[in-house]
Amino acid sequence: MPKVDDAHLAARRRQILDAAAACFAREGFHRTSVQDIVRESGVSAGLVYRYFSGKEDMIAAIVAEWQERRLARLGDDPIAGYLDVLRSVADPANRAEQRLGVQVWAESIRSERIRAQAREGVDAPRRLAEEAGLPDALARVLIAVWQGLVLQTLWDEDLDIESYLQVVEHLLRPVTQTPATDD
Amino acid sequence: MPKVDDAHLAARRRQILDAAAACFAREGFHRTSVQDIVRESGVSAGLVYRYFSGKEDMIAAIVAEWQERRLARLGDDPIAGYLDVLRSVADPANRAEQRLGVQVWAESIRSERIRAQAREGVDAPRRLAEEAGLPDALARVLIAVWQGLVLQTLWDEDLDIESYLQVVEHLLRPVTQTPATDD
Amino acid sequence: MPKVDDAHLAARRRQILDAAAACFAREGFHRTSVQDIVRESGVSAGLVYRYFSGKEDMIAAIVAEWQERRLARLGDDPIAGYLDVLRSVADPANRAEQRLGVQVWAESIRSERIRAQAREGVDAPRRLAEEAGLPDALARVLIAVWQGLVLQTLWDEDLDIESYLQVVEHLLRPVTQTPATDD
Amino acid sequence: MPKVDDAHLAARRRQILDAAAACFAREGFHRTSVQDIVRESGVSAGLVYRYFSGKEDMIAAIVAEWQERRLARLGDDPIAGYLDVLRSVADPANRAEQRLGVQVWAESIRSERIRAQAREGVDAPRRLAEEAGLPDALARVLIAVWQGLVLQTLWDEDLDIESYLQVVEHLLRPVTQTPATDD
DNA sequence: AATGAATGAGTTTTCATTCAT
DNA sequence: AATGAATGAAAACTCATTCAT
Repeated sequence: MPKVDDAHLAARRRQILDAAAACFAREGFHRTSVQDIVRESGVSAGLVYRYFSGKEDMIAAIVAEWQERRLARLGDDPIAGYLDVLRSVADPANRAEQRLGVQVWAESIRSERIRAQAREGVDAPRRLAEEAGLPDALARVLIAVWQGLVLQTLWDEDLDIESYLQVVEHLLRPVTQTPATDD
Repeated sequence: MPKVDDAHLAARRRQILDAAAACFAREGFHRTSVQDIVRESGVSAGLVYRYFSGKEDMIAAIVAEWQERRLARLGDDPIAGYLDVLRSVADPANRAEQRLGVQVWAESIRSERIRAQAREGVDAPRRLAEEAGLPDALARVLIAVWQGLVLQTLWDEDLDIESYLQVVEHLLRPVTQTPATDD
Repeated sequence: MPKVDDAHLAARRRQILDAAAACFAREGFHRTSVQDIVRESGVSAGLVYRYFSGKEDMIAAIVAEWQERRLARLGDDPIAGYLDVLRSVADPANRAEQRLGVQVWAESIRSERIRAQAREGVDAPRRLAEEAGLPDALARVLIAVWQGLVLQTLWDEDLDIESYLQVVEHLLRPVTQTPATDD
Repeated sequence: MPKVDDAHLAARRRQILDAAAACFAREGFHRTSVQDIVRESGVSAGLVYRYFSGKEDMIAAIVAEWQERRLARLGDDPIAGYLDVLRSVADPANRAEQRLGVQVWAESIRSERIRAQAREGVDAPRRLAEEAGLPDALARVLIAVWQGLVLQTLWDEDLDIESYLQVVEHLLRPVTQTPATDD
């Protein structure tokens, strides 16, 4: 095949990346072999290495996309966007994405590169919060509330997201509304 | 074949488990080879397999101990102890423990057995909270606040734990309901 | 499919062979991948296979050209030209040529075809020597003196070629038999 | 198997090294796969890597032994030892060793480590010659005469080693004997 | 009880070659 | 004529596990 257009190249890359993401979400980064990705994607082993320099490179690409998706979901209204993000965590359609997230966290422990990416996933919202005038520590707590929800959702399919959201909203009321509100 | 007393057996087991925990915290379960554990522990490969049926078995033992430690720390008074638990997360001396925790979370995705253990780490506190009359969703949020702190501490050594605790306390004030307490 | 004149075909072939020779001299036949040659030559992988049936074929072509060059250099007067040939070995400009030669020697061990070519590089001078009335074994020794010089020059850039030549001349004096010449 | 004695370890190493040397002499370093060595030696792939860090390491070990053998053969009397070395080159029993030598020369072109080893194979005799009062360039020429003989022997099984030796002795006569000897 | 040599299937990665365009 | 995307077999190397001693 001769030089193909960029759309084709992008589609190929997608094909591989989607297969990799599916495998990674299922089995984790290190239990997934390149052969698994080859099988899942339907392309040859050689081609995988034309698009990615190795498994590490694929992991990094997956992580980058995962972060982008999250930040995009946050949108411009930090508070409203935040509750949307929380709700999306509980959506069974996004289960694979959450599973991927946990793998990213584990990988961030041993890979400097991925730690930087994971950290940026916290720092970017923190900067948004700062612009919105929220205390940094509050931003951290809110992010933690999201991170813990990801874990708990994966462990308990019946987690009651609405109650969870209500508690969060309740706790946030003194913060989001005028501070004078007495209880 | 000399017969050895139980204390010796227990000590050997400890020696291996401690080495394994150190390796796992450093590199994760799957990037740690049995040889790594052999090196770190100083015992032979053969002996490792007299104490554990395989790597999976060692992971399970490590996870079980980690879980026990967590639940023990929770102690008798969950409300009073909670902020202390959070503070202990930020203690650099406990860093390996937190790193191990993240690995456990990742492993819970693919192992039913470990998922059950990880889940119990959430369910036990929830039961305690229920006994104390706290809403279940609030218990979940508090656990999330702990989980997220673990992650963020590992990513940012300079995380300001005191500010974090203050925000948590502040958010909880309307809930802990000693409304008169002025600071 | 545009038809192209022979000059174009020859130029293309040259382009590929020159790139291959450069790679082979640098890394040896087997450490050079076809992709290396593709990169060095600037043509596509597909085109390489229109000019050569495969890597082995390229090696054979390179060896053939190298052999031709060697025999050509020998020229018409082997005796007079010999010392010049030795001198040219030490010329840094010919370094790639010498490196290629060593690769050819190594390849001659496993390829009957290349062994025949390499052998002819010895036999042709031997025949010339015979015509000139030189003993066959002397011809062999002279060729050895050249072969060893190739190796030693590649290992030691500071090799003193003039001393080397003087020794050779000195040793040959009783043989070249113009005994009266009192230098 | 428990800790075995050093003789066993040394024998194992020999077993692997001999197999490797046989493969290398037959097919060259780069045409020999680790699997080939595994097959030839009869040990498992894993064991090969307990004794050698990789293929490069095995090549280096082979080269070192090859050099040692040659220097040992040279003995203490440079001139007499030298003619012995030449004679041994033509001995069919040593054919594999000569083939190996040519591979070493080729490898010396791309590997700094092996180049250093190959160079030492020239420098050590040169130092011996210096001690014996022989001019350095003469030592070089003599080494070249040996190197070329290795190549020519491999290309021509019928090479007449006695004539070759006679020519060498003849050429050396003015050097080895008292300079006054008139032919 | 303890060792560590040995295994071999599995891993990631490379590479000569083909062929649709 | 020329491209370069695609293949898949084979390469080097690793690793959990076993077992003779």
